[in-house]
Amino acid sequence: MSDIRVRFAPSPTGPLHMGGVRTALYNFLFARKHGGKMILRIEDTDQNRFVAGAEDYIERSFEWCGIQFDEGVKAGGDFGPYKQSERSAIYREYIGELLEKGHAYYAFDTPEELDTLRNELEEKKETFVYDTKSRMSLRNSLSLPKEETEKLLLDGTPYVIRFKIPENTEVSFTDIIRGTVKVHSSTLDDKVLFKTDGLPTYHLANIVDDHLMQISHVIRGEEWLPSAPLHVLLYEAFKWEKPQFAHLPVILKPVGKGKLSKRDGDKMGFPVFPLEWKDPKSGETFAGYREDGYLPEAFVNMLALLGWNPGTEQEVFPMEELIQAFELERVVKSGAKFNPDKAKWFNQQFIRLKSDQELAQAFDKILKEKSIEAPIGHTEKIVALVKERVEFIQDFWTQAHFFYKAPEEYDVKVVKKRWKEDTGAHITEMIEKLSQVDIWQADNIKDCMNAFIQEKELNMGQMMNAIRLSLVGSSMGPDLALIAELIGKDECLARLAKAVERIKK
RNA sequence: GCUCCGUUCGUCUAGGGGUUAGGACGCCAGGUUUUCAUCCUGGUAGCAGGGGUUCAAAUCCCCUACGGAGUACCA
Repeated sequence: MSDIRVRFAPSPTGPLHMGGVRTALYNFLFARKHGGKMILRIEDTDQNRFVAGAEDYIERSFEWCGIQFDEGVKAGGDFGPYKQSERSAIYREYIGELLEKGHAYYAFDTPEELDTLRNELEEKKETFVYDTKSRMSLRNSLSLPKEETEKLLLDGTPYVIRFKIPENTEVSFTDIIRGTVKVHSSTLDDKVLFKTDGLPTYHLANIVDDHLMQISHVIRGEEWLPSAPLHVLLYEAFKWEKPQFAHLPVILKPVGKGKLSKRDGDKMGFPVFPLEWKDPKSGETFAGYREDGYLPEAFVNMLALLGWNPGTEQEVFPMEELIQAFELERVVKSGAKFNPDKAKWFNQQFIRLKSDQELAQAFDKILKEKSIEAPIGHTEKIVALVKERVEFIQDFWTQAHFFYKAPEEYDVKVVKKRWKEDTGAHITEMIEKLSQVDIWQADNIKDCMNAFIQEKELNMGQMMNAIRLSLVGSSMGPDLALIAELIGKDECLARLAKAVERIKK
């Protein structure tokens, strides 16, 4: 293979959703694995759909995911500009070439005219297609006398330029994921290549740029599969070597029908976007994986395995291993229903892989938001104790809040089950014993408690849970003696006393 | 409607002529634990249907059904 060059080419019409991130990820993995280049090209040829902030959002999302670009608007490179709106002159030149060679033609039909035609045929349950069969009855440079076309052009009549689909040919190409795809040219229509506004449509801009930027592999979503034959024909019309194609399967909704869409997340309680997105027009906010407490590595890993597998039983892959293992040939053909539960599981896996230092840093941010200042070393110890019970970063609070704040309420169910008539009295005695522990350290605390329970011939579970209730407020959390050690002697005794006072039978 | 693509446990998937059809998530049960969670062990559940080809089909071919994508002067 010659030089591998791939590209991800979003249009800045809104936030990038996880399907787009996956497409970019597969491009990235493929490029990195083969020592190729990854290019970010902004396809902003539709001025009407431009959304402020979208481009920036895209860049920030990739930064968070750890997907880097070798060339692009920000990264620079020798094949720029990387924004299509800055390449108009280039497209004009190439559409001229197509016109000259007779592969494209001017069409003067107005959008209104075409709409009328579409509606008329729809009533007859037929579909209007601008193609080899209908084009001679429409108003274009193929059907009109030469002089009339020239006059219309001279008069400045608005026009579009359409591709002239060749008649009666078999178009076929090889897709790395799907194998040979064949389509007959008679089923293709004369797509608009150049719009009235003087800008190209996706089809033209895409082919010209991929050629000029020397893209070797076009890895994109399945939604492009139906227009791939047109693209192949375009390459042939230009007599350019075409890249290799790989069309990725779509990501489907977890339940119900259809592909995953913007609003599914809020409806079903999971994010669809990498980062939180606030729509500048409606003011609506869409949840992001980052804000929901996902680690980028987990998000990326989950996405990678949604439609691809390494053929081994390994599931947890840091980015480097993903790069090593990735193969386009092992991408599955069918659409994958997204499973939010599995996403959580991946997050849990990566949280365990993180060091206590890193986790403590992340947790410290949450603590600060709650106006809690704690020495980071202390937080590290706490994080180490509870990290195996945590799925998301914010779970650290639900799992460890009692290290920072005394319980304000006691779980009624636990009170009922574990706090008997004589419990208060026993706890009071226990406070006395514990106050005699000199070196406030888990082992000593545990010995003290055990000795007391044995001496009094009390029920172990009953007593321990009553103490836990006093310190934590419910029946959860790690080893009791460790909790006692970390909250400190005074606080521990105070909480026990407070419980005796507040829980009355 | 038309064109293209697809279909293995509920979900993500392995397997591509001879397999007890494997793994993971979820769910259930048991064990560990002073509690909860983790963890460990086990269980649950699948080749869309029908025709071929073959000694033999989840695997190859055809049809049907179902699902998905596309069908814009959007990408």
